[in-house]
Amino acid sequence: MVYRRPSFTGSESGSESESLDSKTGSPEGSTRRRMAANARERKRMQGLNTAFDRLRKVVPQWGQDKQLSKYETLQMALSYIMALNRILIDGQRCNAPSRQWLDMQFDCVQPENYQCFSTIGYGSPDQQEYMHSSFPYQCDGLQVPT
DNA sequence: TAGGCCATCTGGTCCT
DNA sequence: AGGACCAGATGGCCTA
Repeated sequence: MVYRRPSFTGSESGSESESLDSKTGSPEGSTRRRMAANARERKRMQGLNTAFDRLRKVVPQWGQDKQLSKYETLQMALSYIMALNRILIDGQRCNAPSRQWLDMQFDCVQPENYQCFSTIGYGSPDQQEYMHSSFPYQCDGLQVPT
């Protein structure tokens, strides 16, 4: 989604709150630096959004029709990581020798295996319940393994 | 139409 | 000093 705010184009922004340049005293210098800062900020946010897109690609999705919001992407990534971590820990605890067992566990958390939930309403109680039962991550309980 | 989500601008703060 | 990062404000788009 490439949205461009019509009232603020890149070349005209900054002129609204024009102030004098601290060094030269010219409004042009101030405006130029503000515009440069705006451009950098746009670029930075684009980089951030690119990172979000890459994260969405590797995280379980509810369906193809609607992508996760940024907040939901972060929450899902967090829960997904915890689920994978749990699989590894369980595998070690059970001293599982079988490669098959590990493969089976990973199959369960592959994104494509969540497509069956695409019919569930987005953000519905069902979806939320599923979220918590499958990825019962709680922010308060986060412990970073050392 | 209200609410959620988002892009953009902006000023402040921190860092190099 | 200039750039990176952040948070608040603003306003557009979309959906229920």
